[in-house]
Amino acid sequence: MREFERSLPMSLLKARESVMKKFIPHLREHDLSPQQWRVLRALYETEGLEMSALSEQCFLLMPSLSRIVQNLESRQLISRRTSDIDQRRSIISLAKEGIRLVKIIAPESEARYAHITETFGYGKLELLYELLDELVVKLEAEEKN
Amino acid sequence: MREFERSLPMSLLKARESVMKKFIPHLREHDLSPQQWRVLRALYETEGLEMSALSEQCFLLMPSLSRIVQNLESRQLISRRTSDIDQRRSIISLAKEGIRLVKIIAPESEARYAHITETFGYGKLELLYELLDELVVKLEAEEKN
DNA sequence: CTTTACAATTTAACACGTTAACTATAATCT
DNA sequence: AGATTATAGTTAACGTGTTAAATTGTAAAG
Repeated sequence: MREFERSLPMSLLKARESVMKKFIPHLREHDLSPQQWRVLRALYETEGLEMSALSEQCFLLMPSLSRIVQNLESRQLISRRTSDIDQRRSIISLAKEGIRLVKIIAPESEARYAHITETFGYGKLELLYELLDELVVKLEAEEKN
Repeated sequence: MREFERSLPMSLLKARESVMKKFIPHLREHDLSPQQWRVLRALYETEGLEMSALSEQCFLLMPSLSRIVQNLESRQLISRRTSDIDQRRSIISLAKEGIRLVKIIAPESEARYAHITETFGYGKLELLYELLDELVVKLEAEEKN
């Protein structure tokens, strides 16, 4: 049997955790989880997103997103309103305080990302992205399983 | 600001999910989560592991492992006994039913892994492993942050 | 115009990830 | 030996991942 360490999901997980460790402490200082940060960041890029769109942008399943939005709303970082044309839809926006927070966190976050790029090497990082993308594409192309 | 998609943790997560999708359905048929499967697999390789050792092997934090072991024990897939020399330590082993399960699942699991290797290409897979390892090593080497 | 089907979102239920606090046992120190 | 400290493991509390079911609003069919 293939050795235990030779596990692709495991390697991907470990790599992800290594990278996240560089970001999480900084986010935690502002009481944000990586997922909450993703939501704020997505809303900063595109103001006024519906739940479904936000879910896709952030790569979060609806139930997770639903909870996250409730949390962020209760902290007044975002606000929501019901769509005029379809009352099922809610439209999420950054609140003033949310904008403020993104502006504070984003630069530091960018700096850390730049630092990782430098540490690992730009070329290698590009290569890694390409390989990961290709892996996804090839596996997904097989959805006939 | 860097575009949203250009996120290393996100890319790693997506890749991981793509890969896992190939394994999870099969595991679910046997009511096993990927983590539970990791534990069974580790115990199949090395009979009689302490919680700490198992935790390291499976890359699971102790609280998670603690719950998983309780679950698997209640399902009679594993058994535990207290160490003779140190009563704090428990030693986990595969129970008969657990061994049976591993023998059923492992071959199918291996086949799926082989299939992924073929789909993605052996060389690329090796390269990916190397890059991921190197990323971890380089980031970890910086634990001075 | 009502019954039915569908769509957007939430809730429920369970497992895991994570940090911190806690329990029990072992090792160390004076 | 007796107090202190360290170690193995569990429990608690909270957020997220995931599947299924429930809720509510909209659209479609009869």
